[in-house]
Amino acid sequence: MAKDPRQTNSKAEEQAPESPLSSPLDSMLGYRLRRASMAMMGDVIDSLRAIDLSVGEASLLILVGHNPGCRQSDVGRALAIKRANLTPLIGRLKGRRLISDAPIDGRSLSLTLTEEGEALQKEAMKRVRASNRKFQKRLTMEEKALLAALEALS
Amino acid sequence: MAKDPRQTNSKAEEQAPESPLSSPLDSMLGYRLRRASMAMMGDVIDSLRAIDLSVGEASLLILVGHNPGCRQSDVGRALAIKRANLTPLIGRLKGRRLISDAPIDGRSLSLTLTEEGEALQKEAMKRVRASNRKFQKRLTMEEKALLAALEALS
DNA sequence: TATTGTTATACTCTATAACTATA
DNA sequence: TATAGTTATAGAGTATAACAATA
Repeated sequence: MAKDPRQTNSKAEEQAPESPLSSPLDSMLGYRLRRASMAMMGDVIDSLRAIDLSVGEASLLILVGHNPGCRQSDVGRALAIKRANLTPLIGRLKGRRLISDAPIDGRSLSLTLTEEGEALQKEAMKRVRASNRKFQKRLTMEEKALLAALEALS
Repeated sequence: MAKDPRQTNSKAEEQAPESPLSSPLDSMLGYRLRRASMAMMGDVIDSLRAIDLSVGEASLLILVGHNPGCRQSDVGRALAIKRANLTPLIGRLKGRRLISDAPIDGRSLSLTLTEEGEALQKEAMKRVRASNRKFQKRLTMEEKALLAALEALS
């Protein structure tokens, strides 16, 4: 999960270190998907740590940044985060003055980024894009084809 | 995460319910990968619940089933599970008489499935394959091309 | 001195249930 | 009666540190 097998091998074609174990999982779609996802998640987590944001916090910041005044409940649905878990997540961002809320009616809240939140959102987006680019460069196939395939799965 | 949009729409082509929020994340590789992975994981978790196995337990069972007598430490590395977390995982499977261990030398253990473990491993493999097939049918692109792309990412 | 396995522990994510208030 | 937000709590999964025993 953290190794990078891109070193030059002195004894030409030593066939890679490789696991001593054979695994039928390695050729299965769901397993490969999970490993690829974990690899990319690990990288983006690292790159967001420098600005003290979790992936959930960054996602929320980005979504609200692109939809000022949106409903909290819609954010939860869009990110597949349960409302019980959304409250403390938003609470932390409000505590850092990155986000502000206002009542829409007696029960719904609208969310908007503060100026500081907007600045951090842009920085987060920049880092997420940079991380994505790093991995996209490894692809030989067209990115669009891959994205379409992934959308069909979720 | 749990919805299944496979219902027939009465008013033809109502363009889908869709989120009221626009999200730049939706077209990003890492995000699509995570959503696709979560969708497949959710399905396989459901299908393994009936035989009382978590994904981690099933993975371990399958790996040991295909590599009888393998080292515990190698299993951990192959599945990217830390040794501190492997101990209780194996402990549960030993408690259910699905797996047995034997010392290789004074510090390493070899793992092997019991007869009962072998039977459950086959059932688990069957369920994992069935879940995978379900999703593979949604693909228009060649599965091999997708698997190759995913391997390049992890 | 590095590796193996274990224990204890903590942190993050996610899940459920109960509650209030509102549409 | 269904929805929105909150609180409290529990459960996975994963992470680190320390330890004993062994190679």
